[in-house]
Amino acid sequence: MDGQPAARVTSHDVAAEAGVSQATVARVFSSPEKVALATQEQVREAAARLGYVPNAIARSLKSQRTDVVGAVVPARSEYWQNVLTAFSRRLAEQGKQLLLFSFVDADHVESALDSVEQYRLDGLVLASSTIRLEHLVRMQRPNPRVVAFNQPAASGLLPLVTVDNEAGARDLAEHIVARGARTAAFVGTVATASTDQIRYRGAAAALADHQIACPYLEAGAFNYDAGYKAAARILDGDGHPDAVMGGSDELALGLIDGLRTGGLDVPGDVLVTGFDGLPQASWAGYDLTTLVQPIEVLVDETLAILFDSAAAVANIERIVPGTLREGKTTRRDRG
Amino acid sequence: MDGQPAARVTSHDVAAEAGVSQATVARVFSSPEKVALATQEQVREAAARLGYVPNAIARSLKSQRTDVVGAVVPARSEYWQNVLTAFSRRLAEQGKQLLLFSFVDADHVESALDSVEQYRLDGLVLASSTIRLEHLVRMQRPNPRVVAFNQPAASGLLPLVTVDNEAGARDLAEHIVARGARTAAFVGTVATASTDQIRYRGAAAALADHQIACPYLEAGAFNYDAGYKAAARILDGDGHPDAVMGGSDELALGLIDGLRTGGLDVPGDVLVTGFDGLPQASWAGYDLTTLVQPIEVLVDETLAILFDSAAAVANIERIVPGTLREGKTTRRDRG
DNA sequence: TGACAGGCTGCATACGTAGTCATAGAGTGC
DNA sequence: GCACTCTATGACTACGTATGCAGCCTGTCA
Repeated sequence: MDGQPAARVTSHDVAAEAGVSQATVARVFSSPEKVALATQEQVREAAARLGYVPNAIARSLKSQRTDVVGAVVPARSEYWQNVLTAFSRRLAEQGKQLLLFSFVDADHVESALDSVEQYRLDGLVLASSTIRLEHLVRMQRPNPRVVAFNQPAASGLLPLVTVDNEAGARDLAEHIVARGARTAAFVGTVATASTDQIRYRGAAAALADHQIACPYLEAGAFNYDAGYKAAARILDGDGHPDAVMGGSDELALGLIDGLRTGGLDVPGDVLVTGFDGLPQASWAGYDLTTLVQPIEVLVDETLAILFDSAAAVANIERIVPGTLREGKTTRRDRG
Repeated sequence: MDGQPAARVTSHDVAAEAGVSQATVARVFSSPEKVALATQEQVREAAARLGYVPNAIARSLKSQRTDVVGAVVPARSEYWQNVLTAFSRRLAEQGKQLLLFSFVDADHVESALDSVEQYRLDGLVLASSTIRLEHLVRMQRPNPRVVAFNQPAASGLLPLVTVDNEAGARDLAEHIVARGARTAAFVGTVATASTDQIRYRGAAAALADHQIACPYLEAGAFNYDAGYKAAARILDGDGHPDAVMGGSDELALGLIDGLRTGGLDVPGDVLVTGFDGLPQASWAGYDLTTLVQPIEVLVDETLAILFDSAAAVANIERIVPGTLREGKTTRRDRG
């Protein structure tokens, strides 16, 4: 009736209340099929009366599993926030929890990895294209499993799940060529990011097939502002390319606004593409042509690698194709 | 040299290796001032040799604290994702972790609360304006502490940290009046959300001071799409208001695009305001006038209530003022 | 040299649960 | 009616750490 008891109620207390042993109480909550129905009811009633809640800490210590998955993700990124949400939802459906390690710079990764080990997590999702190789190597271990998410650099070092960055970039490049681009530029986020390198490689290769050169311009960060500023550099040069490919959606949105602020019309003067398929890319003010990552699929694949003991973990690589979404940033209505 | 040992290394193993007792090893890692320097070094070397990592699960079981804080937040919301990032960062600085409970609908909240109890978290941040009162009541307990974040409905039930929604809305309303609005409308997110109600109340009151009526229109959701669709309803009526106040930034951005798609100029024909101060609101394509929430301050206040034992928890309410940020959605350059 | 203080360390135990093993009882077949 | 199987339950212990208590050793002072 009134508030919580001062001390935490344990399975022993419930056992005493129900007139059974602690072991039986434990079984009711972890493997009820082993307990007679009548006894179960008795125990559950006693538990309800005392307000008993099983202690996950003690369970974890005994069972050697925490039902918690860690995720190491960069702090300020639209894309990762979407990924995180997807992970959290799926895990909740399986009765598992998500422990978040958000980091600002690479140094934080180090301490996050320490915590991961201390907390004996059931698995870890390593999500960031800028984690250094030495960190990746350190994470090589069979237990708990570590999966690299959208981080091609981990190839061969860790099990890896990623969208097909190269094919996606190629598709986007072919698309702008089909839309009439004869000159182009690729504005990357951070040159050391492995996703960036692969996307550029795919785009440049496809454009080369059409004898179109594709200079690389580094924005220096992953966010909108970096794109906005990079646009100014494009406008500085004499003449501008027919098309600008952004290394990510967030960057591309900044590019669009930067180019428009500079007096260019998108898509009238310049075509723009992104990469990721963020919700914002679909906003009417932008309607960006982009490569949509199948986040749900990527997340499911990742969790499958983490938990399906069947999966031979060795050097799994799941490369999932994305989908080109055509928006009006590459639609020239002049024909 | 080679991989990890098959079995987990424990403090007992380290003790054997270093030729001391397990107790001494434990002390080296939890209260080193009680151990002679020479012994410490010896133990640390042994630990390093074996690759020992303290087990946080066992420590939590013994010490009755987990150093983990839970956060219950809605899954798909730009605003909450920003808040989450801020929490994660601050906690990491204090050596604590964030356990994420992302929920889609109110039913998920129920199960999240169960998990919170099981995991014996050190604290819980309850962040969502749509958590039902019955859930809030259930969370009333001194230990672990639960703090309601930006959820005015919790007033009197739980310690509460929130931006001053009413004053903020009033400021925005005064602002649009100063910019010449003579008619207005408030487009709310979800009518049952307590933040929504208070923001509307503040706006309506301020407008009433100027003999301006302020009809309430419910968008039905918190996101961009809801705002985009609500714009159509505004356009349907004969004539449109001078100004539209959005219940949140995300909604307001949808409103802007919806209004523009409908042929209106923002701010030429309609002024638009938001609420929250999202990064996207500052994007050049929108440059939305909004009320910026001091997220860092709110987060710090929340953690202070959670952890400063000094704080008398009873019915704390921290109502922090926001800052009006004037963008070009309320700037009429025609004077 | 003896008494005593103080700093280190080891012993033993508790945290709350899960799972192993043993046992009691009920049911089955001959 | 006996041997057997099978189910339900209890006693006990381990998971890995933190900590109170006691004991040891060294150093100091009279």
